[in-house]
Amino acid sequence: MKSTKVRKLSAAGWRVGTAREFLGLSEDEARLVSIRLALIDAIRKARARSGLSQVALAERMSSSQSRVAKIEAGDPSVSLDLIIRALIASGASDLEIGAALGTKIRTAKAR
Amino acid sequence: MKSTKVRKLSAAGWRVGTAREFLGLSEDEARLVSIRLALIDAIRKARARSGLSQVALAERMSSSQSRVAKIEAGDPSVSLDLIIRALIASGASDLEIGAALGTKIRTAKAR
DNA sequence: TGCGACTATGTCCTTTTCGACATATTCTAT
DNA sequence: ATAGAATATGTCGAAAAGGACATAGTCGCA
Repeated sequence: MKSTKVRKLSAAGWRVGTAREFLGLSEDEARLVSIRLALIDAIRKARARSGLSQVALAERMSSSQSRVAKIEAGDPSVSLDLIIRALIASGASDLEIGAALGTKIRTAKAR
Repeated sequence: MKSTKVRKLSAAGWRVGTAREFLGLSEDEARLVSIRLALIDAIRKARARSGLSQVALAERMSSSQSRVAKIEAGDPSVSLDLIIRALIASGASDLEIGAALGTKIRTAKAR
Protein backbone atom coordinates (compact mmCIF):
# COMPACT_ATOMS: atom_id res chain seq x y z
CA MET A 1 0.00 0.00 0.00
CA LYS A 2 1.30 3.43 -0.87
CA SER A 3 2.22 5.74 1.97
CA THR A 4 0.11 8.59 0.64
CA LYS A 5 -2.93 6.38 0.77
CA VAL A 6 -2.06 5.31 4.28
CA ARG A 7 -1.93 8.93 5.32
CA LYS A 8 -5.34 9.63 3.83
CA LEU A 9 -6.91 6.67 5.54
CA SER A 10 -5.35 7.64 8.84
CA ALA A 11 -6.73 11.12 8.50
CA ALA A 12 -10.16 9.63 7.90
CA GLY A 13 -9.93 7.70 11.15
CA TRP A 14 -8.84 4.31 9.85
CA ARG A 15 -6.12 2.34 11.49
CA VAL A 16 -3.72 0.80 9.03
CA GLY A 17 -1.56 -2.21 9.70
CA THR A 18 -0.56 -5.66 8.62
CA ALA A 19 -2.69 -8.78 8.82
CA ARG A 20 -0.21 -10.01 11.38
CA GLU A 21 -0.87 -7.05 13.64
CA PHE A 22 -4.59 -7.31 13.14
CA LEU A 23 -4.61 -10.93 14.20
CA GLY A 24 -2.32 -10.21 17.10
CA LEU A 25 0.31 -12.66 15.98
CA SER A 26 3.86 -12.43 17.16
CA GLU A 27 6.61 -12.36 14.60
CA ASP A 28 7.39 -16.00 15.30
CA GLU A 29 3.79 -17.11 15.12
CA ALA A 30 3.45 -15.36 11.78
CA ARG A 31 6.47 -17.21 10.46
CA LEU A 32 5.01 -20.50 11.57
CA VAL A 33 1.79 -19.71 9.76
CA SER A 34 3.54 -18.85 6.54
CA ILE A 35 5.51 -22.06 6.73
CA ARG A 36 2.29 -23.98 7.08
CA LEU A 37 0.81 -22.20 4.10
CA ALA A 38 3.85 -22.84 1.95
CA LEU A 39 3.76 -26.52 2.78
CA ILE A 40 0.05 -26.82 2.14
CA ASP A 41 0.58 -25.22 -1.22
CA ALA A 42 3.28 -27.75 -1.99
CA ILE A 43 0.89 -30.54 -1.09
CA ARG A 44 -1.79 -29.34 -3.49
CA LYS A 45 0.79 -29.19 -6.26
CA ALA A 46 2.37 -32.56 -5.49
CA ARG A 47 -0.97 -34.28 -5.14
CA ALA A 48 -2.18 -32.86 -8.42
CA ARG A 49 1.02 -33.86 -10.16
CA SER A 50 0.69 -37.40 -8.80
CA GLY A 51 -2.94 -37.50 -9.84
CA LEU A 52 -4.05 -38.64 -6.42
CA SER A 53 -7.53 -38.06 -5.05
CA GLN A 54 -7.89 -37.09 -1.41
CA VAL A 55 -9.11 -40.59 -0.71
CA ALA A 56 -6.06 -42.13 -2.38
CA LEU A 57 -3.67 -39.84 -0.55
CA ALA A 58 -5.43 -40.58 2.72
CA GLU A 59 -4.85 -44.29 2.19
CA ARG A 60 -1.19 -43.81 1.37
CA MET A 61 -0.63 -41.98 4.62
CA SER A 62 -3.10 -44.15 6.52
CA SER A 63 -5.34 -41.29 7.38
CA SER A 64 -8.83 -40.33 6.28
CA GLN A 65 -10.27 -38.26 3.45
CA SER A 66 -11.69 -35.75 5.88
CA ARG A 67 -8.25 -35.19 7.35
CA VAL A 68 -6.75 -34.56 3.95
CA ALA A 69 -9.51 -32.06 3.22
CA LYS A 70 -8.80 -30.30 6.50
CA ILE A 71 -5.10 -30.25 5.74
CA GLU A 72 -5.66 -28.47 2.46
CA ALA A 73 -8.23 -26.18 4.03
CA GLY A 74 -5.62 -25.02 6.52
CA ASP A 75 -7.75 -26.22 9.40
CA PRO A 76 -6.23 -25.37 12.78
CA SER A 77 -6.73 -28.90 14.03
CA VAL A 78 -3.99 -30.05 11.69
CA SER A 79 -0.42 -30.26 12.89
CA LEU A 80 2.77 -29.75 10.97
CA ASP A 81 3.49 -33.42 11.44
CA LEU A 82 0.41 -34.37 9.49
CA ILE A 83 1.15 -31.74 6.87
CA ILE A 84 4.62 -33.08 6.26
CA ARG A 85 3.38 -36.65 6.23
CA ALA A 86 0.90 -35.62 3.56
CA LEU A 87 3.59 -33.85 1.61
CA ILE A 88 5.82 -36.90 1.61
CA ALA A 89 2.99 -39.26 0.73
CA SER A 90 1.84 -37.04 -2.08
CA GLY A 91 5.13 -37.56 -3.83
CA ALA A 92 7.09 -34.41 -3.12
CA SER A 93 10.86 -34.64 -3.38
CA ASP A 94 13.16 -33.65 -0.53
CA LEU A 95 14.17 -30.69 -2.58
CA GLU A 96 10.59 -29.56 -3.00
CA ILE A 97 9.99 -29.83 0.71
CA GLY A 98 13.01 -27.72 1.45
CA ALA A 99 12.14 -25.26 -1.26
CA ALA A 100 8.66 -24.78 0.13
CA LEU A 101 10.34 -23.17 3.12
CA GLY A 102 13.31 -21.33 1.67
CA THR A 103 11.61 -19.96 -1.40
CA LYS A 104 10.48 -16.56 -0.17
CA ILE A 105 13.98 -15.48 0.79
CA ARG A 106 15.55 -16.86 -2.32
CA THR A 107 13.19 -15.14 -4.74
CA ALA A 108 13.52 -11.91 -2.83
CA LYS A 109 17.27 -11.97 -3.29
CA ALA A 110 17.03 -13.07 -6.90
CA ARG A 111 15.03 -10.15 -8.28
CA MET B 1 29.68 -51.27 3.44
CA LYS B 2 31.64 -53.04 0.71
CA SER B 3 29.89 -55.80 -1.17
CA THR B 4 32.72 -58.26 -0.56
CA LYS B 5 32.27 -57.78 3.16
CA VAL B 6 28.54 -58.22 2.82
CA ARG B 7 29.10 -61.53 1.08
CA LYS B 8 31.42 -62.73 3.80
CA LEU B 9 28.97 -61.83 6.52
CA SER B 10 26.13 -63.47 4.68
CA ALA B 11 28.19 -66.63 4.32
CA ALA B 12 28.78 -66.55 8.07
CA GLY B 13 25.05 -66.47 8.69
CA TRP B 14 24.54 -62.74 9.25
CA ARG B 15 21.70 -60.86 7.71
CA VAL B 16 22.77 -57.53 6.29
CA GLY B 17 20.50 -54.58 5.73
CA THR B 18 19.84 -50.93 6.40
CA ALA B 19 18.88 -49.38 9.70
CA ARG B 20 15.56 -48.57 8.10
CA GLU B 21 14.88 -52.23 7.36
CA PHE B 22 16.00 -53.28 10.80
CA LEU B 23 13.65 -50.85 12.48
CA GLY B 24 10.85 -51.82 10.16
CA LEU B 25 10.31 -48.30 8.90
CA SER B 26 8.58 -47.61 5.64
CA GLU B 27 10.30 -45.42 3.11
CA ASP B 28 8.05 -42.51 4.07
CA GLU B 29 8.56 -42.99 7.78
CA ALA B 30 12.29 -43.01 7.23
CA ARG B 31 12.10 -39.71 5.36
CA LEU B 32 10.10 -38.18 8.16
CA VAL B 33 12.71 -39.28 10.65
CA SER B 34 15.55 -37.82 8.66
CA ILE B 35 13.69 -34.54 8.36
CA ARG B 36 13.29 -34.44 12.11
CA LEU B 37 16.99 -35.13 12.56
CA ALA B 38 17.99 -32.42 10.12
CA LEU B 39 15.81 -29.89 11.88
CA ILE B 40 17.07 -30.85 15.30
CA ASP B 41 20.58 -30.39 14.06
CA ALA B 42 19.68 -26.94 12.80
CA ILE B 43 18.28 -26.07 16.21
CA ARG B 44 21.47 -27.01 18.01
CA LYS B 45 23.46 -24.85 15.61
CA ALA B 46 21.10 -21.89 15.75
CA ARG B 47 20.80 -22.00 19.50
CA ALA B 48 24.56 -22.14 19.89
CA ARG B 49 25.03 -19.27 17.47
CA SER B 50 22.49 -17.20 19.39
CA GLY B 51 24.16 -18.09 22.66
CA LEU B 52 20.90 -19.19 24.21
CA SER B 53 20.67 -21.67 27.06
CA GLN B 54 17.88 -24.23 26.98
CA VAL B 55 16.13 -22.24 29.68
CA ALA B 56 16.37 -19.04 27.66
CA LEU B 57 15.11 -20.71 24.50
CA ALA B 58 12.28 -22.31 26.45
CA GLU B 59 11.15 -18.87 27.61
CA ARG B 60 11.28 -17.43 24.12
CA MET B 61 9.00 -20.11 22.84
CA SER B 62 6.96 -20.23 26.05
CA SER B 63 7.81 -23.80 26.76
CA SER B 64 9.94 -25.48 29.41
CA GLN B 65 13.59 -26.44 29.70
CA SER B 66 12.72 -30.10 29.84
CA ARG B 67 10.88 -29.83 26.55
CA VAL B 68 13.86 -28.20 24.89
CA ALA B 69 16.09 -30.96 26.20
CA LYS B 70 13.72 -33.56 24.82
CA ILE B 71 13.61 -31.79 21.50
CA GLU B 72 17.36 -31.95 21.14
CA ALA B 73 17.43 -35.51 22.41
CA GLY B 74 15.09 -36.52 19.61
CA ASP B 75 12.52 -37.71 22.09
CA PRO B 76 9.52 -39.33 20.38
CA SER B 77 7.11 -37.28 22.45
CA VAL B 78 8.12 -34.19 20.51
CA SER B 79 6.17 -33.12 17.46
CA LEU B 80 7.41 -31.40 14.35
CA ASP B 81 5.40 -28.38 15.36
CA LEU B 82 7.41 -27.99 18.51
CA ILE B 83 10.63 -28.62 16.63
CA ILE B 84 9.91 -25.88 14.15
CA ARG B 85 8.80 -23.50 16.86
CA ALA B 86 12.12 -24.12 18.56
CA LEU B 87 13.97 -23.58 15.34
CA ILE B 88 12.30 -20.26 14.73
CA ALA B 89 12.74 -19.10 18.31
CA SER B 90 16.38 -20.07 18.28
CA GLY B 91 17.03 -17.53 15.58
CA ALA B 92 17.22 -19.60 12.41
CA SER B 93 16.53 -17.81 9.15
CA ASP B 94 13.91 -18.99 6.68
CA LEU B 95 16.70 -20.01 4.42
CA GLU B 96 18.30 -22.16 7.10
CA ILE B 97 15.00 -23.85 7.82
CA GLY B 98 14.52 -24.65 4.18
CA ALA B 99 18.11 -25.73 3.80
CA ALA B 100 17.81 -28.12 6.71
CA LEU B 101 15.44 -30.10 4.54
CA GLY B 102 16.86 -29.71 1.05
CA THR B 103 20.49 -30.10 1.99
CA LYS B 104 20.96 -33.82 1.56
CA ILE B 105 19.85 -33.75 -2.06
CA ARG B 106 21.79 -30.66 -2.86
CA THR B 107 25.09 -31.92 -1.46
CA ALA B 108 24.55 -35.25 -3.13
CA LYS B 109 24.27 -33.54 -6.47
CA ALA B 110 27.14 -31.17 -5.80
CA ARG B 111 29.87 -33.68 -5.05
C1' DT C 1 -30.81 -33.55 -15.40
C1' DG C 2 -29.12 -36.87 -12.81
C1' DC C 3 -25.34 -39.90 -11.36
C1' DG C 4 -20.84 -41.03 -9.68
C1' DA C 5 -16.43 -39.38 -8.20
C1' DC C 6 -14.35 -35.88 -5.53
C1' DT C 7 -14.11 -32.59 -1.86
C1' DA C 8 -15.82 -30.01 2.34
C1' DT C 9 -17.53 -29.73 7.22
C1' DG C 10 -18.96 -31.23 11.71
C1' DT C 11 -18.81 -34.38 15.63
C1' DC C 12 -17.20 -38.21 18.66
C1' DC C 13 -13.92 -40.73 21.15
C1' DT C 14 -9.09 -42.11 21.61
C1' DT C 15 -4.32 -41.25 21.37
C1' DT C 16 -0.61 -38.08 21.34
C1' DT C 17 1.70 -34.13 22.83
C1' DC C 18 2.34 -30.40 25.97
C1' DG C 19 3.93 -27.63 29.95
C1' DA C 20 5.18 -28.09 34.49
C1' DC C 21 7.52 -29.92 38.14
C1' DA C 22 10.80 -32.88 40.54
C1' DT C 23 15.02 -34.82 40.31
C1' DA C 24 19.22 -36.48 38.41
C1' DT C 25 23.42 -35.85 35.81
C1' DT C 26 27.09 -33.37 33.37
C1' DC C 27 29.98 -29.25 32.60
C1' DT C 28 32.82 -25.11 33.78
C1' DA C 29 35.37 -22.24 36.03
C1' DT C 30 37.75 -21.26 40.25
C1' DA D 1 37.30 -30.57 44.81
C1' DT D 2 33.13 -27.92 44.74
C1' DA D 3 29.58 -24.59 43.77
C1' DG D 4 26.55 -23.06 40.30
C1' DA D 5 24.94 -23.26 35.71
C1' DA D 6 23.44 -26.04 32.11
C1' DT D 7 21.39 -30.16 30.47
C1' DA D 8 19.02 -34.72 30.89
C1' DT D 9 15.17 -37.88 32.34
C1' DG D 10 10.75 -39.30 34.36
C1' DT D 11 6.01 -38.47 35.45
C1' DC D 12 1.34 -36.33 35.49
C1' DG D 13 -2.99 -34.02 34.45
C1' DA D 14 -4.63 -31.01 30.80
C1' DA D 15 -5.00 -29.79 26.13
C1' DA D 16 -4.37 -30.66 21.28
C1' DA D 17 -4.64 -33.58 17.38
C1' DG D 18 -5.88 -37.81 15.08
C1' DG D 19 -8.93 -41.27 12.65
C1' DA D 20 -13.40 -42.56 11.72
C1' DC D 21 -17.91 -41.78 10.46
C1' DA D 22 -21.92 -39.24 8.88
C1' DT D 23 -23.46 -35.87 5.90
C1' DA D 24 -23.38 -31.94 2.58
C1' DG D 25 -21.95 -29.72 -1.15
C1' DT D 26 -19.29 -29.58 -6.12
C1' DC D 27 -18.07 -30.77 -10.44
C1' DG D 28 -17.87 -33.04 -14.81
C1' DC D 29 -20.10 -35.65 -18.11
C1' DA D 30 -23.24 -38.92 -20.29
